[in-house]
Amino acid sequence: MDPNLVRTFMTVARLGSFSAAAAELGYTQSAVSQQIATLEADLGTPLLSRRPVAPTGAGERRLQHAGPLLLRIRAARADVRRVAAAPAHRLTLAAGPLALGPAVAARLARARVRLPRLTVTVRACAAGEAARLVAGGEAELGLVAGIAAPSDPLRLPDVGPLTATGAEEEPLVVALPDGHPLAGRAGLRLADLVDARWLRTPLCPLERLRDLAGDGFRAGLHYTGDDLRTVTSLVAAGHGLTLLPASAAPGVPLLAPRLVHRVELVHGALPPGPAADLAAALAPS
Amino acid sequence: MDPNLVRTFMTVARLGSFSAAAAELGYTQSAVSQQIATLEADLGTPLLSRRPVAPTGAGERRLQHAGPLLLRIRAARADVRRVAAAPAHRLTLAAGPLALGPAVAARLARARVRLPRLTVTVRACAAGEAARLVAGGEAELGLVAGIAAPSDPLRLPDVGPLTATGAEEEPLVVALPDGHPLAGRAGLRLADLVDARWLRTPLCPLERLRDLAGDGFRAGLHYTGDDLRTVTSLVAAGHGLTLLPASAAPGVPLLAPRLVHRVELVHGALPPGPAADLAAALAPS
DNA sequence: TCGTCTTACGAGAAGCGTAAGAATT
DNA sequence: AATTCTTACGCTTCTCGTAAGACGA
Repeated sequence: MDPNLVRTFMTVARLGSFSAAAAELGYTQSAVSQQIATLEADLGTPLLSRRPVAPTGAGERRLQHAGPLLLRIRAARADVRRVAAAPAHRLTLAAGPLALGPAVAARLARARVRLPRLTVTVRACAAGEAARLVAGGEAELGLVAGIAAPSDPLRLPDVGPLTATGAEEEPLVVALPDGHPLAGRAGLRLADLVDARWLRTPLCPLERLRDLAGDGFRAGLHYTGDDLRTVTSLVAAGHGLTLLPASAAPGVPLLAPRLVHRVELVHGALPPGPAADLAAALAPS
Repeated sequence: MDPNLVRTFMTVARLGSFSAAAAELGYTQSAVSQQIATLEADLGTPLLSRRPVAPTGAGERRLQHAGPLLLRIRAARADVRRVAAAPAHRLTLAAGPLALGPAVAARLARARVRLPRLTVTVRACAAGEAARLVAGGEAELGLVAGIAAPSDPLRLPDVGPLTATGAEEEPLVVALPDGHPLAGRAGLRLADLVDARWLRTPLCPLERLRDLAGDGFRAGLHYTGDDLRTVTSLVAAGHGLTLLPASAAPGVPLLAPRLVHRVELVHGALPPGPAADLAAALAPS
């Protein structure tokens, strides 16, 4: 239905209050009440329980759909506007944590020499957000990093027709605490480390490890940020192991190369122009 | 924006005419003209060229988004209604071609004995449509078949939060023409057959083969249907090779088991009831 | 000149805000 | 009694249909 109603519903569910949602969205409480009533009438089932305001079962389910749905709508708008827009001389490159490695950085430098009139802004973003920023039109290009089998594509969130090209692959290393018995070894295998405790961090998601290398990988400390220094300190202090791209952690045992750190460049429709030139330079295919 | 405008745009683009679209949708030409104008004003760019009526570049791009977008909207509606609906005693099982093999059929039979009050309709559908039917609410359960590496999940079209469970895996065989030199062999490898001509049919998509086993696999005759008898006849007459699940083509050389025929059961939210019971019986996890 | 899309204008419907009412704490 | 959601009602805005206009073939 009307995306505005969905947005209102999300806001009410998030704030747990009709009046607060109305204030945030610039409506009156009455309008919000009517909008929710419209949604519920359309679906033929209540989405929110009142007093206290909380989503019902059906409402929970509707909420799960809401985010991806609104994103797709924004993505469609952004994508079309991009096709129609004149070639711009400023562009934003969204980069997730660990996504901008030495190879890409070097290519970016060379490309900027070749394209002197192009102003590039690199925008840091959380893990998994780069693709969403590109889809939503807030960035022209995005760099997404992840762990994958060599030359396998990453699993990107589905946000519409984005093009993804491999931009960089480098070996993974296992960050180990100081004095760990395996620290001296040249090549480690994941199989030797399934029973260890692993840091939970967006930089090296445990679920991804389990997907790629089987169960195990017990969870250690949970760190929700993406600061590399913090991660290496936590590992050194023994809070858990983690995988890092080799260039980010020199002098650490390499992981036997069944898995690599892979970076992909994602973008939507790119009309010929500086943006397309930069994309070609960053991810030579 | 408004899904109705998108639907109108799709219709106009498909029919190449404002008046024809108006007739089909029950609007006047004027209304269609205004709706298209609204869409174009919203995006700030023309979507259709007039005389003749055909999509512009931006319009083409918008069309690519339109189908998935409307599907997701329908999926959200259907999913929520399913959660809220009372447990039903009739349900539809959508089955793509080659999806309902002997193991699933046997489980279905046993389940129907255990659930005598449940009326099941098996609805045949084109390859790749089963997931869409389930997402759109036209079927409660869906069976999707495809070629995959053993115990690897299939790649399903993204249509929202569907649950997929492996239901059956069986060996693949290579269907060869009569008197083919390799027909006597017990086990074949795909690598031996990359240079052969392969039937293009939805039952065994060439792109999927190339994805899984490298380039090659030259295209032979294109058959757009999914009739098994037709396929075997075409193969026998030498129009090209194809892969089939072993149970569908007895007495044919087995493919060395790097790839299997895999069937998955997909469904949306299933409140406790007969539908959930049947799902559990069809895909024991 | 005919067919087709666009624009102008009036009627109806839909949505929002104000304000009063109901329900829960 | 106070807070919060719902409902009633008037007003504005939007959308559709009719009808006239513009543009090509």
